[in-house]
Amino acid sequence: MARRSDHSREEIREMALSAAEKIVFEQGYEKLSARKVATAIGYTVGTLYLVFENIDDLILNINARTLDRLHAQMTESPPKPGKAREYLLQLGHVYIRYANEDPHRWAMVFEHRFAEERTIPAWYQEKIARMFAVVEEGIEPLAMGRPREEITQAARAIWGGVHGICILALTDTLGVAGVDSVQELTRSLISNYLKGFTGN
Amino acid sequence: MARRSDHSREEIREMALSAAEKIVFEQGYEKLSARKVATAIGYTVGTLYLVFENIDDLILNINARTLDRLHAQMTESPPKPGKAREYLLQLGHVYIRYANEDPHRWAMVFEHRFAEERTIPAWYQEKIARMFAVVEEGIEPLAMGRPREEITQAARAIWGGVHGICILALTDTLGVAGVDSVQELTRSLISNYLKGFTGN
DNA sequence: ACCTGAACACCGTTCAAGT
DNA sequence: ACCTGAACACCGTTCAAGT
Repeated sequence: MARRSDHSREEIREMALSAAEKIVFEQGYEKLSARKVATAIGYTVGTLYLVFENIDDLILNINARTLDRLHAQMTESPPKPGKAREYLLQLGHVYIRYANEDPHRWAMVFEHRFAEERTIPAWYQEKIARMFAVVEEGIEPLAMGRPREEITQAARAIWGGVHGICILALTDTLGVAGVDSVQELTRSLISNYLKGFTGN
Repeated sequence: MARRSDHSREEIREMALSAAEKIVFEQGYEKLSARKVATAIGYTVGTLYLVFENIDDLILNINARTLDRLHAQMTESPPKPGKAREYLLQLGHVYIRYANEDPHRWAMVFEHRFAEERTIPAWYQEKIARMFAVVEEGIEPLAMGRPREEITQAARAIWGGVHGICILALTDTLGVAGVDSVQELTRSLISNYLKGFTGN
């Protein structure tokens, strides 16, 4: 059993987050529990409540890291002038790939319902907004002078669409064989939408 | 306490399902529990396991009813010749409206993860397939002679897309104000996709 | 000061025992 | 035959008590 001052509060937080991430990554988020995390880091449950408000708080912090990882992958290769269409297809591809490689943590971001009392902190919402921003910037070159709100709407429609395909695929609702056909579906969604949006 | 032969097995099943549906409808599915359902119908938990295999089995049966209700609403007004585009927009509208009026039961269908051991029965998968079929039939008139698989893919892309917008909206991820803007987003997704798909 | 460990109010699931 | 009720192995959360 770890004893006092073995680790700082920050260290315990970090250890708990990593242990929790590992459990979710490997076993899915319904397998996550405060007791399991505590055991994994050699402390008792009580200690967890010293560094996290509650389980939702722990989950929120795991989700934040997942969003960071996803965002990093989406911004890995920057848009090239004159290749806006390819860039958006690439974004969709990266999104699907991430969901496929890390399905449990990805699912936790979008499926965990936080207790209704809980207000999602601004810094967290910012992480979501940042992802829309990436898509929005990707669309901009194709929107030539159209009002901001039309661009925003297009970004939302596209991201929502890709997200939905992703979910239906991961829950086997689409009756789709493998990742490849999901990638194809996403291509179909994005390129047809863009054809409609840009009008050709 | 209800005693033997007060109700047939079928009656208990029906009572349990209704009580469970009520709990989910009103309080959300994280509030559902075997003990609550049992208490609501005047039996003990043990009895529930006489008529359902386990909680997943109960949930699957609630979900089946939700899918029936959704399907009924989607097929309420049949497609009119020459109005294929309007029909598809209408389908999207009905889908969003349903999710908005019955968010908890709708969410349970798409968010509950059944235990991995559990194989989803064919009659249930059929209920999902039936919904794709509706969308597919809606697209057909616009696809004039294109191969079946392209129509199937378009149906999946559209349904996935509408579904994704719906989820992001209900989880407040889209930062969308109300139902109206969700309906607008859906319109945007469907009509732009169709413009691209039909090529004009 | 830091952490434990036991308590409380819940879960899903099983099954011997009662009527 | 039908249903109960208690048990088992879990939860999240709190907090007096120990070191």
